[in-house]
Amino acid sequence: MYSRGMNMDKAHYHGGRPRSEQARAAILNAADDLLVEVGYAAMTMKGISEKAGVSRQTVYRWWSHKAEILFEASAADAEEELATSLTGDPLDDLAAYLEALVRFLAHSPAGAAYRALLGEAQHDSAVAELLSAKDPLGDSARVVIERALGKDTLPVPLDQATALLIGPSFFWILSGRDPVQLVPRQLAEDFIRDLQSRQSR
Amino acid sequence: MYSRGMNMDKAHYHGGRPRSEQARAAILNAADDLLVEVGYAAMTMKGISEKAGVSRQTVYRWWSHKAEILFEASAADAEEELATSLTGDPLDDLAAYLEALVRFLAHSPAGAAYRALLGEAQHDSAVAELLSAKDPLGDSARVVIERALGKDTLPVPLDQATALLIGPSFFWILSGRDPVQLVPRQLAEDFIRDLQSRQSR
DNA sequence: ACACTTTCGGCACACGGTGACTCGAAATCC
DNA sequence: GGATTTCGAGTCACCGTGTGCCGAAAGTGT
Repeated sequence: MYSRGMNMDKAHYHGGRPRSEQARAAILNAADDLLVEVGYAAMTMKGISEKAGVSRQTVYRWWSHKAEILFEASAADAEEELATSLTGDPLDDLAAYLEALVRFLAHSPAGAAYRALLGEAQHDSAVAELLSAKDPLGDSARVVIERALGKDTLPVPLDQATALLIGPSFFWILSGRDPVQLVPRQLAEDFIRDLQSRQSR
Repeated sequence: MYSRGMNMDKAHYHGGRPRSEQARAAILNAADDLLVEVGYAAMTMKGISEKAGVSRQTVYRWWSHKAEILFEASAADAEEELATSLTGDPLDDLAAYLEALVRFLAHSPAGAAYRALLGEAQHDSAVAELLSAKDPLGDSARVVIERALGKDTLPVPLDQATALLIGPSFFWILSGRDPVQLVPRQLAEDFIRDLQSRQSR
């Protein structure tokens, strides 16, 4: 996640003061905190550097946008919150995943970060590339579907299957509707049925 | 769409210079043009006023954010592009609607405006209220489902049905995937099957 | 021990957008 | 004609951005 024209090739690296892990962690934490305290819109590079007790230059040296910082800061949390335990029963697994997904998108700070980033991606190609390089939602859904149903028996490209599974909940929350009204188990049933019906054609 | 503390109550309105329709149209057009020319991020209130040949104060008098301007400027286009003709066959109708939806979201300037606004809504409550007050996607989908399937026979609240129909395509495009790979007719079939299967329970 | 390289914090700067203010002129109703 | 409201134009303080420069710190290799 080195945004500037960093050169970490061993061939050209000739020592120098090592990067301060303390400063790095402070910046990431400050970004995380600021997101929940003042929201994404009011978040600034200046504010992050001040909250982290770090020079603004130090921030710009490693990240060029606040989106990059937030992406790195929330990536680990996102991955963890969207990880699922496999019970063996596909329906249970998928329903559990959808529940975790809704919780993530609607209530988790990391989810708020993801929504903010995906929002920016709609009108900032740099952020769009960031997300397309590593999309926590798509990745987690892929894993769950593979493990729950087996990757070889899918009648549809895996990516399209993820859209079928995630789509409804995704739209529901992104469009600002009340997540309580979602029924993950019902949606998981629909998903399985769709795949089965597509298989027999 | 009077953002400032406008007072249009007849009881308090005592004449005055009428609002210039020319200035209003010029501002809305300028916003539309700027969106496709420089993108949402580079769009500014200053730029809009200059392009419209209008004082910046005149812009601020009627709209407080660029989101409000863009919302008003693209609302008509969005409604028109998402309107569908009814053929009588539910599957045809829904498939045609999904095709129009994908075209709107992925290729239309009004769709770009909508994505930008929905993005802003993820971290700006003012924009979120704007969209929840009148959501072109939700509204158009509601109409199509009602006309194609009849509003009384739905086994699911209408809002949730719209999420089932729209969701997959919505996620696909918002997450930056290639719209060509979407198969509207297939998705329409899935949707109808889901509703039928839910009904028989 | 020494030179070299890179990061660090702190300060300063130009640039551009924001949102509010003032002013005089124009347009409409009573 | 008086009251009211919008219009264009200009001005202003404020803030975030991104860059540049400085000296100090903390590592590398010889």
